[in-house]
Amino acid sequence: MPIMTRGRNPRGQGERLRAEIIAATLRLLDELGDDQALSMRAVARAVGVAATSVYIHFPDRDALVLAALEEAHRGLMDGIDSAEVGDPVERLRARLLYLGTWVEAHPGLYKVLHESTLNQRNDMAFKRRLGERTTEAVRRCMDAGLALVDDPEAVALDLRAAVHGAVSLRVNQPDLPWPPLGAQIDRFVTKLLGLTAPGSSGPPPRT
Amino acid sequence: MPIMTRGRNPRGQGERLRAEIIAATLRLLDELGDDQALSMRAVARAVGVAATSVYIHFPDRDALVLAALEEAHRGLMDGIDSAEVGDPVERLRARLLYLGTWVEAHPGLYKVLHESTLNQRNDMAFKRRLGERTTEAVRRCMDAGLALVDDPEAVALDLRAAVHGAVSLRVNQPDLPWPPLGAQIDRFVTKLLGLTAPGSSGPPPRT
DNA sequence: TGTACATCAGTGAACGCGCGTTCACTGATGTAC
DNA sequence: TGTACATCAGTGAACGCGCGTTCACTGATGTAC
Repeated sequence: MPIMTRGRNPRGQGERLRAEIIAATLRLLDELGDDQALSMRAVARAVGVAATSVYIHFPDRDALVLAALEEAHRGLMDGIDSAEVGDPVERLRARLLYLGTWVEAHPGLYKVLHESTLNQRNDMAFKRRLGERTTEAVRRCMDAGLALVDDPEAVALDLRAAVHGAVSLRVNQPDLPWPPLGAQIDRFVTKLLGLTAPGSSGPPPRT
Repeated sequence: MPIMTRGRNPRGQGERLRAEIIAATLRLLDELGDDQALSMRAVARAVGVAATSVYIHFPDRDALVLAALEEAHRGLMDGIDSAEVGDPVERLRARLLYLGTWVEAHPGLYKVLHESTLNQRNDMAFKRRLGERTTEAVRRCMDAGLALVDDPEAVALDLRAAVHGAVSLRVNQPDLPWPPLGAQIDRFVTKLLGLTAPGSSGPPPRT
């Protein structure tokens, strides 16, 4: 089907192809769940373009994958940030729940982002920001007296690890009968933060 | 160097090659951290044998990888089971700490075991047993009155998820400055189990 | 005791494939004069 | 207004590679008679 849609872009609009390539790369990475399995030729085929055309915009495969992942991560971060509503605890919970929803929608991308061997070869500095935001969110809970006062970095790391683990198990063995992720995240927030006044900021009723 | 050591096995000892192939596969998988990156030819090269000889013992690549992973997992389970000492909480903690130690020693294998796309293609039923053992360990803590009584399956899943997450973060971004895993596991045990009498079964002094 | 034969452990050459990347190129469109 | 030229967006053929797997085979060792 891409065969029909593609024609040469008008002069000055060469960057459009770049965007199409990134979009196709994200689609393929999400299907594959593994950066090593992605081929330049498959991306070109998906876009409906000669394999060589990909090299106009990206010097090699790693550069393409990194650019795509950076874009995906930006989308995820924007979503998480805009999901924050309510008091500090509710906002923290909303962050984590949004992450869970995103991963359910893009399991393969999550794998590539956090579990591919590309992490060993490249440092993906852009991911750092997300962890910092979580730490700030935890700190606000403590400052507001809603959570036990403790080292915010350690607590945030515990939360991140726990949620990452919960999500990773589900993504990697999708056929096992997992209990609902939302309830598990609620338990993590309650227990790992040490919520004070558990009634006031308890989990909202779940559908 | 394998060139020197290899000669044809004596009659009746053909299974020795099988064991060497599994051992080489585990070595390579641990280096690669990705089952898709393992090639039959690389395994044969590592053993010092013709590529075709691998097919005498394993029908195809997936069968080889699965056999190797099953062996690795058995080793891990045996180690975890024999690490249990002390009261129920100490025993549970010992299980989780042993897992952490094992992963530090075999990060690539852990990735292949829990994060490779082979999990989507094959179900690796042998892994189930380890989760059941953890649930039993949690149940014993509750029965002994050392932990808040709750659904042992949910609490065990929370613990498994949290520890898996903590370990996974470290394995996937080994160059980031992570705080000690042992202390984090202690926090998970304390908070997620809801330890009663936190003094009695608290973490032992850490080196 | 000698020998034909079966079995075992393993080999070498070859198949067709998809890959990353390089190279010289094409043809449409805008621009300087 | 016409035209030579530069630029832009993209192409097609080719390179050498490592791969999974199949095939017909070799040569040492044990065994039946």
